[in-house]
Amino acid sequence: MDTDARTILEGCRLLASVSGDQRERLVAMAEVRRYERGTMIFRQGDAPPGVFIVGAGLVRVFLVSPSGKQHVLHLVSPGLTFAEVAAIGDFPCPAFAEAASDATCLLLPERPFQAALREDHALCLQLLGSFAMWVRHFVGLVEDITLRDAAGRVARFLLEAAGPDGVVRLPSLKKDMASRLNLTSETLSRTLRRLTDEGLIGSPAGTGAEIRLLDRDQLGRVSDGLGPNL
Amino acid sequence: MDTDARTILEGCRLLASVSGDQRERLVAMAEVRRYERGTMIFRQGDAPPGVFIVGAGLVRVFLVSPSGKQHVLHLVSPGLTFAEVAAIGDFPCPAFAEAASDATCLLLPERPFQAALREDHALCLQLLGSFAMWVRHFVGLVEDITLRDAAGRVARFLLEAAGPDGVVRLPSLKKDMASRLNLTSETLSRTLRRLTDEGLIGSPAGTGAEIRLLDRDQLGRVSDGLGPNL
DNA sequence: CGTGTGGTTGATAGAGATCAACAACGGTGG
DNA sequence: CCACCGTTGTTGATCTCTATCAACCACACG
Repeated sequence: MDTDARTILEGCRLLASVSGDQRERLVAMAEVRRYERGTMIFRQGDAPPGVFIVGAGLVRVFLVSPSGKQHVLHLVSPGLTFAEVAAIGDFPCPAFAEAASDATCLLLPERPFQAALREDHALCLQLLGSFAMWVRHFVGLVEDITLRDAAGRVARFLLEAAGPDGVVRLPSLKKDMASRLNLTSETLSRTLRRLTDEGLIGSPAGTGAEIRLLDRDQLGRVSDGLGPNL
Repeated sequence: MDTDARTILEGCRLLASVSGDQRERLVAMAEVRRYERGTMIFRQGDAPPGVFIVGAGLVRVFLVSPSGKQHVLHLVSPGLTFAEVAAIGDFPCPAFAEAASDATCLLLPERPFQAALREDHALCLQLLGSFAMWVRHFVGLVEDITLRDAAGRVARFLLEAAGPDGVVRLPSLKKDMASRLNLTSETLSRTLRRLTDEGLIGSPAGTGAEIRLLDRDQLGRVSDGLGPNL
């Protein structure tokens, strides 16, 4: 049963190394929350609610410009967390979060979580490591957006997202993938088509949501802006 | 004397709350380093050297694309730190760092620093807070680059960088400011000119490196993409 | 079946990059 | 004092990538 607080907590990498007593403490403070697809979980500027852990489903974390344009920062899948940053820094949510599909989350409310943090050194260290990963993730994001053109971004994304079998299974809609790469869905579509025509990628027959990498070397060159098609 | 390890350490906000004994420990492990303007401090991909604290001068942290283009992530001024992320996450440096002017830095080498971290809960908490700020900073950066046009980015930057007197003193060259905003120096120049022509900003006579904000409301509107000139 | 959502393709337009010339300095050395 | 140079910043002309607008297809679902 994936809706049990303990089960969700145990599936969370961020808190994997939290020990017996301390874990019970987290279980005790946790609240299970369910969201229907499309429900807004929190808005930019909201008071920090605490740490969310996704148990099932998919959560879209995104920014919105004054003119209404969205930019997806992250698609959070089960076992991962969101809103930790605001919870720990104790400042307003820097982004929006909504359920991209029906989702079950665990919320560790801010106050008791911070109390636990103050007393649990292991938890603190663990979080520190995860924050370092976050910062690295963002550096990668900035690097992508500022230094690469559309083809480069798509190529890099595919190389990173591919399993060892060389197949990328999209976690969500192409629309979201495009937004994450700071492209419109139209240019993403065109770019994938060009990569397909060049023979660098292919779609296993019938599967719309899968992409097979056919030439990683070439893709690597494209991601470095050295490809044949720029 | 700003080259003394203790003095630099005391001027560092990140470590402000570190107490007597623990501070001595940091002082003991610290190495003072001097860099001439233009010297590379570390490169992307290098093993994590540890935590750097700027004592004097200015350090440019930047990314480089395969084609040689640079993007400035951060200009680090005295009292601030860099490379903490790699040091704590224990992964290769995600960016380059070079001395933008002659600079004196303090290095807390990775190993002893991590040891201190494992034993000092207060230090850990402090770092956690500062990491949260880092992540927020990056969210802001992504927000800027993806959701705003050139004028919007410049306007927001000016509003954030201005002192209470409404004057922005550029810490470095316009070139760096442009790169930080993901613009070429040419478009930055043009954008500033347009803002000047509209009467939103002005340069106090004779001062090339200062910008005075004349109409914050209007600048705010421009930063939200609602300005008169888009 | 209509209707809606997601995705593809085509035509056009616009923001900003790029290329190029030049002005304003500040040093350096004769 | 002035000629020379390197750096920084400004301005102009052009080009290119990507967004935008619009039509259309495929598929799912009531």
